[in-house]
Amino acid sequence: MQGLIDLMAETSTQNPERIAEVLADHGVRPTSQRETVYSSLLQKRDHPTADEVFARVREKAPTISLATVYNCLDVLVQHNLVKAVNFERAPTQYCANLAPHAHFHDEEGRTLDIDMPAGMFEQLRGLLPQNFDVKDIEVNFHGRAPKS
Amino acid sequence: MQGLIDLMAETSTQNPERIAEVLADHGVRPTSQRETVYSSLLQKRDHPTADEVFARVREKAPTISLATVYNCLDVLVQHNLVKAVNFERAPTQYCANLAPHAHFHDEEGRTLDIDMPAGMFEQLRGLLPQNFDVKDIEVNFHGRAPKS
DNA sequence: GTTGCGAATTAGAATTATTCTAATTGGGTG
DNA sequence: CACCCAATTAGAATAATTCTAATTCGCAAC
Repeated sequence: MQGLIDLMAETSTQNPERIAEVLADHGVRPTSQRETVYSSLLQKRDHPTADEVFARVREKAPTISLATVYNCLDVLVQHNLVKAVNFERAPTQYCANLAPHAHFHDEEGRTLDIDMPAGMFEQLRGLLPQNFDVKDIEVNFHGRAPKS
Repeated sequence: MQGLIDLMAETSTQNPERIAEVLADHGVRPTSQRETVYSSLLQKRDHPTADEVFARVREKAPTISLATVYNCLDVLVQHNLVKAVNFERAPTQYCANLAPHAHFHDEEGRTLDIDMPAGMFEQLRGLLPQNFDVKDIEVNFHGRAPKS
């Protein structure tokens, strides 16, 4: 069921009226700013920073403030609709890809999603004693990706 | 050979006169500040932040500046004597453990080293196409560790 | 329909880790 | 001993993020 909802979330890019629904289903009160921010993340899947999201949503919502963008992103992350990705000391990037995956950070600044087979996370989990409560596993590659 | 040097680096906590040697072997000009900073990291393996290192080394070197601590840490990281560990937006932590390993970030702020079998990094590497040039793989667990 | 309420939004100030700048010091070499 | 370059220093600057306090919004009760 949750899987279905997530799938909807990821495929509802072209269904603006569904976005409010998805937010509500995840316990997020759907305000117009939250819808705009979430919709922007769904439409361009390139791991934007808060500033970049701010620039993008301004076109649709010219009065939105940067603080609100931060607030909306935090709420979305808190409710597992969006993932926050941190790399070194660079600004946090945001990602609407809900499937478990790793990130590759190119030396030129690009960030790519890397699919992870489900078993890999379990193997990693297996490195820890059973009495550890693991909430999240993060895998980051760093290097140089082929030019195209 | 490199492995032997690393082992020396890790076991020379009690051999202050060896620290300069280890730095030099890694291409780092051994200044007294660098020796103090590196020695501090070797002695207390608890992933301190730059500020914490600053506080610790002040006892031995009361005139050292925070900028120098940052400089020394950067040099040590650049020359692979120390690893910089970033987690979420928290201040960078530093780690003199040279063996490949992952990190567990406790919700109370503790950071633990987690041993990784060599094969695990290779498996992770295998998720990427061959034409990716991988410089580093970072694995971070987040959750709650047993109280003691 | 108006009023009231709590949550959300806003603008701008504040915070904080880190980096930068410019001046000083220091250690090794000629 | 003098020189030179790298390292160090103090403090200012930067930049991402968070905080604050005031305003606005949307809905529910009346």
